[in-house]
Amino acid sequence: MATHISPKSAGPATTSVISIHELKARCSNCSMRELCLPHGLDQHDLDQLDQLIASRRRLKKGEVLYRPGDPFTALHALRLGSTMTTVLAEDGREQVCGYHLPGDLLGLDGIEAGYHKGQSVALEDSEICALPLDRLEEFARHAPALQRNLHRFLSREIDRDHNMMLLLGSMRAEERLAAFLLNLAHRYKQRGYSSTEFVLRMTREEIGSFLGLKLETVSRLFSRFQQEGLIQTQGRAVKLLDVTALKQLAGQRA
Amino acid sequence: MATHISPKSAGPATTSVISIHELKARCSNCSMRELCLPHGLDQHDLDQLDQLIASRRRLKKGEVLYRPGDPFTALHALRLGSTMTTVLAEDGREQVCGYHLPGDLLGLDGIEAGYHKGQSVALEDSEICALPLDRLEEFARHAPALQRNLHRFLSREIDRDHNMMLLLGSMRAEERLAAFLLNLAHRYKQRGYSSTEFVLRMTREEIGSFLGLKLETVSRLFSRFQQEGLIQTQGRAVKLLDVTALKQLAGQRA
DNA sequence: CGCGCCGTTGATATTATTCAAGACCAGTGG
DNA sequence: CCACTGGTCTTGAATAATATCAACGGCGCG
Repeated sequence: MATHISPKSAGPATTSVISIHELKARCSNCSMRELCLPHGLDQHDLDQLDQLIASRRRLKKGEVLYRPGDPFTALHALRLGSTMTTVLAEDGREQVCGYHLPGDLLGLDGIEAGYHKGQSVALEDSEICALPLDRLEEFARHAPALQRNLHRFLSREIDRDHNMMLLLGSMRAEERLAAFLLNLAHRYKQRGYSSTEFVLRMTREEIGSFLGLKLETVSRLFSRFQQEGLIQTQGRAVKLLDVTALKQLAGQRA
Repeated sequence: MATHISPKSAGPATTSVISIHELKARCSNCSMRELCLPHGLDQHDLDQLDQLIASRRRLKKGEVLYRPGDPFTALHALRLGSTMTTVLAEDGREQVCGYHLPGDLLGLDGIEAGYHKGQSVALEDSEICALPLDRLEEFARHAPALQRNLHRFLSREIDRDHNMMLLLGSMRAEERLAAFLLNLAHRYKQRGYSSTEFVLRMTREEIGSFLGLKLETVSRLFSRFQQEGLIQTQGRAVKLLDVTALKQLAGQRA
């Protein structure tokens, strides 16, 4: 594999002119940069990082990024849209174990086995950058800051999962839903969107699977929260009305 | 910090004689080597790895390796014994999120924040090697095999956590306990111990917290499994009598 | 316009928790 | 050596939480 950018633009272009498509494609220019690459990378690092992106994919709603058994070769950086990650039990049971927004890194669980055990599906039209692990590691050997960032990413996922275990293992249904909504609020805020108004990209059933509940329970809770004035919903559109009360429910300090 | 082995043995020793204590301390000689360092490290790598171990600690049963808020500086390799890792919610709720055996790496969730969010406690007298992350990363920059292994470790923890989310989110109490017992069986087997007879180091309450159940439920399930001839128990000593049935219960192919 | 998925709501069933009492067991001190 | 004590474990009965079954309404897409 060459370490250069492979020329992908179809139309004619001089070396001094970068097409809009290419411009959009660069990490150094990506709006999610602050999330993807939190700290310590200088311009030179960023330029190099641009070069290791192997492909940029667009996924339509419902398309699968990877499925169980697919060989693992790269991490995937979600640039735009949202995806849902699931694990499957041998008996076919399915558990949603991640709801990803732009800036998230997907597929981290595939490194160990060399193939994917779970599945990742686009919940809306999405854009994803593939970062081949080999190249990423090679680069990390020369850029301590990126090496640390990679480790931070992996560690963050572990931390996130432990919090999900806490949620699934010791919270009641209403507490789970409150925590779920607050988590989304937090992440939308990080990304510069409204933290109190957003549109869920999952069905009630998917939310239920994520939270270890049945879809009817989720639906009932949405209704109850609305009745109690905590939120306002219209289908998948949610508006948080009483964040303090939600935090109290979720066991978080108000 | 020097990169040399700091002389720790108290008694007199010539440079050509290595005390038993020091000998035991080496990764290259550790019985858990195959688990800690699965693949691709040559002798030179191993020698170097020995040198980055900062300390070796013995923990008595009940002693805490790290607590929430402790600064994160190193990963910890469990050499001997067993530990339990927990996360704490803001409101004080506690969730056991790991039950570790020799060869496991602890504290992976601390990299991101730079401090530990959870807590790790020895369940019996244990021995632990501290691997400072800075040094580990520096070493990884020169040893691709170790770099990959480190990533594999982090990825394995993510994979493990996703399986726990599956267990907590979509299995019934009896299925959870069956899966728990089978998981232990598998790991004891990997380590060269009996896969059908072992001693649990956790109380019923701790097992319950791990599995998202109450201690009474766990106790009742042990009784029922015994009555049904699936296992035989005597306090914390467990003998698996019908692994096939347990697998069926846990939703695994027999 | 109609079909299929999605969401809501009610009635009922099931599962696990809670509350309570007592047995067991190991370690300690008289 | 034995009684005492605190923690752990077991078991039963009542209760609460969530799942299941069922019916229907609505929305979006073809």
